[in-house]
Amino acid sequence: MLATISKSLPGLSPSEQRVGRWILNHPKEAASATLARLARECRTSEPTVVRFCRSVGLGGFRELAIRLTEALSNPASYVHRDVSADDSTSDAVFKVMDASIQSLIDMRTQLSSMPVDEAVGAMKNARQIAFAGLGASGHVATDACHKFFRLGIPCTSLCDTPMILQFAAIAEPSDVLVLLSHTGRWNDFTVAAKIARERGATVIALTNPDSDVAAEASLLFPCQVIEDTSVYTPMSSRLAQLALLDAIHVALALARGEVASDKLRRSKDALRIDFT
Amino acid sequence: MLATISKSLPGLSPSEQRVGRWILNHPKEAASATLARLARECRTSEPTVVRFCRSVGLGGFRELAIRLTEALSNPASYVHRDVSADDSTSDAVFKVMDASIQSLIDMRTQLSSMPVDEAVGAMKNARQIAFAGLGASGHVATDACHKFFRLGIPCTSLCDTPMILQFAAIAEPSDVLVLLSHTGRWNDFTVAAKIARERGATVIALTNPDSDVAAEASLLFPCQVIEDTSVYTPMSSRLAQLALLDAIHVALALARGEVASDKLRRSKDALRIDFT
DNA sequence: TGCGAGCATGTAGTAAAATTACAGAAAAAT
DNA sequence: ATTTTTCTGTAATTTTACTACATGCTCGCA
Repeated sequence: MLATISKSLPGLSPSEQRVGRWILNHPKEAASATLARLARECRTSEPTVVRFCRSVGLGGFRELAIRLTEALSNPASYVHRDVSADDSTSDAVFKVMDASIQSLIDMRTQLSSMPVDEAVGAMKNARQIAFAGLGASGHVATDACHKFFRLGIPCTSLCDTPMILQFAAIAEPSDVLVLLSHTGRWNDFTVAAKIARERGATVIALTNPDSDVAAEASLLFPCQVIEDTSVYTPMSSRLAQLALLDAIHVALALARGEVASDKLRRSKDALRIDFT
Repeated sequence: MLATISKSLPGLSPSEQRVGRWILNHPKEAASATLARLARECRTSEPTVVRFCRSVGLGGFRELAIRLTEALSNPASYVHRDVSADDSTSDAVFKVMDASIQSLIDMRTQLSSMPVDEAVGAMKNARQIAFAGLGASGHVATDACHKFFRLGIPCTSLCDTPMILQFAAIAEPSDVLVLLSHTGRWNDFTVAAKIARERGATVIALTNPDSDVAAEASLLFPCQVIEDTSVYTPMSSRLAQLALLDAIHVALALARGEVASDKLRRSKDALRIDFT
């Protein structure tokens, strides 16, 4: 949140910049201050403060307070430490685990600003859902496909470029295309997103928010990429994507209500038979 | 904070208990709700909600909101809470995420008692490594296979019973068979483990420690299974397995030294070419 | 059974806080 | 220089948190 503020600071009007700077300098106070108090501190008026909130993508002053306390009470315990060649096995193992945990925690803090409801809405009545991913993301796509089809919605996974482009080319308005990519740098994804959207389908992207793919999507779930400074760095972001899809899956199951939970139960029972 | 509420719950009046329970069940919503909203949800009046706040030692409703958001972004509260059918989307999504995070944290605490060094030792000079898994674990197996082969060790993934049994039947002493199963209840896995071990291969199991499969393995990585009380419970343990394999992968890369890190770098560079 | 003390709960009112509508002022463009 | 656009503040409106008070309920005791 604080990062968001400082990033959008240059594009704001002078008075709003004053508000932003004061918040960055006194985050703790700002979190529990009232609108009037904040306006007074920044030598501006109350509406300007509210406008500032809107400018940084929030609904209002109320939401700012919530986001600030969130940001301030967020621990940084499992911080990322690079694995180096002279690490002992156990050190390395813990570092990797910590990186994985941290990437999930990061995703969790961003969760409230993600379009979960919109995605569920689109998927709920979808004619079919296609999960597309290349390389490591291909596994995520396949995994998601196997998970979502149990809700009774037709699903496919697309794990190579031709398949993805072909799907986009024949997509229909009630289709949903979920694009999975860590970097968002595959050009074909951007093309596919564009085509699918032009045909009226909903394109959901789980990817790097600064990428071209992200710009072309109907709904964006920003997945930050940890810069891989060393070859030992594992793909923690892949875990975060899986977890996010788990979460969306459950949300979708809830939205579909009885029908979905019944189908889930049946598919669980189907396995149980062999468990002897 | 949530703990404080549930602790002081029994000593409260009926209406205040309703308030407390609703907050415990919908913490995320409660954190951003207004006084009126909360009163309506609990079918009580606004003053009762305020009285509840005072009863649990808070100054007022405003403070409750702050404390709740604090509590929600604090790692102590990643405890598993079941998703129920009347959860709002955002509550459910957070619950799922928390479950995932918690399962990784649990795995991290057990990490030091796991035979990582032994597993790395066996894999380091393996003629080949086979990853076996059925259903959801099949994806984990495929994923692991794609990750480990980049170290220069021949790898396969076995995703159906006949394949697994056949592999066990022709295994050689320097082969490593990694068995992935959540429950450990598949009978064929136990048989395959037994056969492979008899032929001198190393059998590594990532599974429920109480299962038959675990008993037959050469090396056991205990993965606790969260009892799935509801159909909405996602497979968080799968995430933990993936993270664990990530960790082992990095440990193995370190153990193989220059050779492995060179191969990792080359395989990363191979992808980068297409990124234009 | 009847009566009142003490507690639980809700109604109505109030003060403060957040948000909106609108208008004046400053800056930019023509 | 004038128009247009953008920025900013005043004032009104709505919403929100909180308080005072009244009602009703339960339980003990006569």
